Amino acid sequence: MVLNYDGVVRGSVAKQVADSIREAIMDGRLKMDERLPTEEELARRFGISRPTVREALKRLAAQNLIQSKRGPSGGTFVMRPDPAGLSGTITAAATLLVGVGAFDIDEIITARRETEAICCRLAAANRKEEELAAMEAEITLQSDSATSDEEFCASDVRFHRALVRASRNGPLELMMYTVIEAFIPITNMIVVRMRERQQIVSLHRDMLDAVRRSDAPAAITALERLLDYLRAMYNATLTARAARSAS
Amino acid sequence: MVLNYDGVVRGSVAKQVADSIREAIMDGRLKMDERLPTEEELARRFGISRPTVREALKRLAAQNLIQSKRGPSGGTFVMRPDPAGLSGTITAAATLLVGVGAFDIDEIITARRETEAICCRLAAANRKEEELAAMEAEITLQSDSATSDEEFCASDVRFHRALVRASRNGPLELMMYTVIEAFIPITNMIVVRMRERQQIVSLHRDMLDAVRRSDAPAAITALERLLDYLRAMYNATLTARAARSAS
DNA sequence: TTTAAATATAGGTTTGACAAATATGGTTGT
DNA sequence: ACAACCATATTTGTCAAACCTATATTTAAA
Repeated sequence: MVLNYDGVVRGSVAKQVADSIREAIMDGRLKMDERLPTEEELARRFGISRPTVREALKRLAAQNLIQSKRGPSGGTFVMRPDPAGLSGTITAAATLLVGVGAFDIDEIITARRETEAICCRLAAANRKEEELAAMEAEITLQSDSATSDEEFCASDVRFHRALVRASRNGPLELMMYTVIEAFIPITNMIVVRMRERQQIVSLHRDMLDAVRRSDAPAAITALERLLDYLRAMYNATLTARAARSAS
Repeated sequence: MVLNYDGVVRGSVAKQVADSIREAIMDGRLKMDERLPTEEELARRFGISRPTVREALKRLAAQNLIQSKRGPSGGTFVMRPDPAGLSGTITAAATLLVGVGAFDIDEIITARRETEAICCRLAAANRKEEELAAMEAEITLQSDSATSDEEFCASDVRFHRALVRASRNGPLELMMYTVIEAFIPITNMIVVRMRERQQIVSLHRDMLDAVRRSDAPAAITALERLLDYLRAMYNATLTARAARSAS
């Protein structure tokens, strides 16, 4: 039986082992890219069976904390944490929250307006040619009428991602994954069907130009016009939908 | 062999099954609080063994998507997603990133300044008595010299959490978990030792008073003074540490 | 020297069984 | 008739032993 520091059993054995290893990673006893003992060895040390060890490892793998490879030079390795790796986790959770109706569109629009305004301001100050080029490329793609709706959505996300990157602030980039990966698609999902992509592209261009000439207020103005537009389209879609269901 | 929609095998079987169930949850085929088939039944349906099913379920459990109970009325249930449940995941990942030195203190301070300014502004507009009382209680606790350093830190986190809650914006609250649970402790870790808690409490009080009278600019001013102070203390700590190691 | 095959080592999967927890339902005593 | 209690069925949790599969290293042959 595995005991924690209190000598009290908390949760299943697999959970205890997972927590134990997680702690070791978090407080640095296990370094990045370090190789853990083999599953057999872990089972022996913890005094549990190999399947239980595997359950524990799977929990950690689901959190992107470890990764396993087969073969002689294989084994279980501590993952180097990367903001991008978090993207999936945060996106899944936020999407679920949105899907269950935890947030309404006004809240989301407000959050986007405030947080993306920060990005505009910092991007205007710190942007490099690299991110400007990335944003330019997305605008070009979005301008092409041959671009499908799915591609347009994906490009929209990449455009805003580049804007965040242009702010050159790691912690902010981490936080913005939530809004980028979850809230932007949610906002767009209802809008894109209206086929008013030209307007969106035009506002994207205004934002990019403003950021390029380091004109933060203009960038924020364009952002707010974009969000106002999206919100209006959302309401229009709702109205249309209501009228359709009433008929 | 389990195949995905492309007919191509991607990752281990357990991973495929986990992804399959996750998708079912995310696009609503599995409702909240719904009971999944038993592990045996799942194994039969997917054509795999029960331990493999269990590995898949553990991955999902690690993401707080499902929960299992034993007994006749037990089984595996789809969890209702809650923002608080995400806290742990985001915190762990962000703490890891900070711990590995992915961010420097200036980036963190900048991110805090910008994002918490938003909270100040929205809180000044939307705050209710409930959150004001919560912040007041934390200030009282922080003023008590009998409060230990650990308690002071925890109280500091709760104070800022209440500030975020006062903004009354769910999506923003979700995003702010990162800064609240990971960045604030990191910022404080080095500072609290200097025992200059009075100054911090005083600035907390300025923030609370400004929010109470809906004076957003004053709240933001107090916030910026707080962060300037923390940054100065951080630099002083570094200098002291350098001098000590040089001696 | 280069290439190809054998081998050892690690995780991945299966089978089968038993343990532990717990709601259900029947039994017994009042 | 009703309530307390216990047996049981169901479901997850854990274990054990074996085999499969992928892969780096080593070895042998061209």
